Amino acid sequence: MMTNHEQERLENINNLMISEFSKTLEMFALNKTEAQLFVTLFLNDEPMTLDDMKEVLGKSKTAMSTSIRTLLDYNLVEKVFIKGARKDLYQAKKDLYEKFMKTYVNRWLEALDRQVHSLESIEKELKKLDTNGENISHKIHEAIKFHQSLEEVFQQISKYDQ
Amino acid sequence: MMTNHEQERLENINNLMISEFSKTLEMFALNKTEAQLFVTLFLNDEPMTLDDMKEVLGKSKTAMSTSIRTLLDYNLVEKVFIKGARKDLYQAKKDLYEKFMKTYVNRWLEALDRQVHSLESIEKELKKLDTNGENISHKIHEAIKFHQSLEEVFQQISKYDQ
DNA sequence: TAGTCTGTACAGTTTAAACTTTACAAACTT
DNA sequence: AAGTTTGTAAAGTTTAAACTGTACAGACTA
Repeated sequence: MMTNHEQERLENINNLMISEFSKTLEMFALNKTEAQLFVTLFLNDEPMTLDDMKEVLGKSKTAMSTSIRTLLDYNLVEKVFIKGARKDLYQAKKDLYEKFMKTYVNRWLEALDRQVHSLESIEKELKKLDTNGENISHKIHEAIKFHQSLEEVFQQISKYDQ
Repeated sequence: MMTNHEQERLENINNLMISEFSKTLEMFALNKTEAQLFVTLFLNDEPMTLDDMKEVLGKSKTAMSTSIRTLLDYNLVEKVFIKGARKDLYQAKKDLYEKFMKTYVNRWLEALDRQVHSLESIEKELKKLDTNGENISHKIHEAIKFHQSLEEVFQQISKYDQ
């Protein structure tokens, strides 16, 4: 059995973990609550309900609901089905690192792809002008090359990673 | 000579570039103004003063001043010295891609390093408790491993990149 | 030395993001 | 069918970030 004191210190460590680990996740385009929520689920062995989470983080149920859906969307968290359970249950996906990198890299690659298309259509727009747009044209090219280099690195990561 | 109409369309393209390209830079922990400012300098062949930038972006001089200092800090922009010039002049650094990656990767690596230290000190704290903290200890280990894997990938990038 | 100009510190304001409360639809229970 | 319970939508509030205007120190000018 644990003393109250020990219990308290253990809870304290848990909170420390949440605040520290979530800092890293925030660097990956997760917002504060999403990051904290993910760490909470990561630290908890049992799947948790929205009310459990709300309890741990001291925020509203709605906040839990919207954040958990983002995490589901990113494929970092999964819904667990347990027969007879009224409330929805969630847990962090296993293979923390792989899941995380995949999510992150994919989001990047998608975004970069969109941006290259935008830049190319700006380039096209520019060519319609008979004005001598040499200079800006060259800049657009450089920007496109920049994006393509980034895409390469991220593709490299996703290769290296599996 | 350019007609007013052409002039206008060219300016329009410039603005499009600023808003599109800056979206990418915002994904790298630059905020909106910093990103727009960098693109503005990137598109401009001549070095620019704070007043020039203020003109292009339609924001206050103070906003320009603080953002440019962040960009200097990140080593994405440099001050240009021209004899006799009263106002400070800035331009985007060349080698867009290299400079950018270096800045970004370094910031990541530093942050990750800090985080690993934090986690290790949490681990130490936990060991002081004679409570059976097996479970949480295992989680902390996993989190540290996660961070180390991230560090590896980023080190990989910085190798691949030069 | 008095006057002008430039960059930035600081206080105050605006804008956007995050969060909460209330309300309700859908699913379930009795 | 009436009554609960759960998750989420929507409106309204709070909090934090971004921005502006004012003021001023330091550098330059005449």
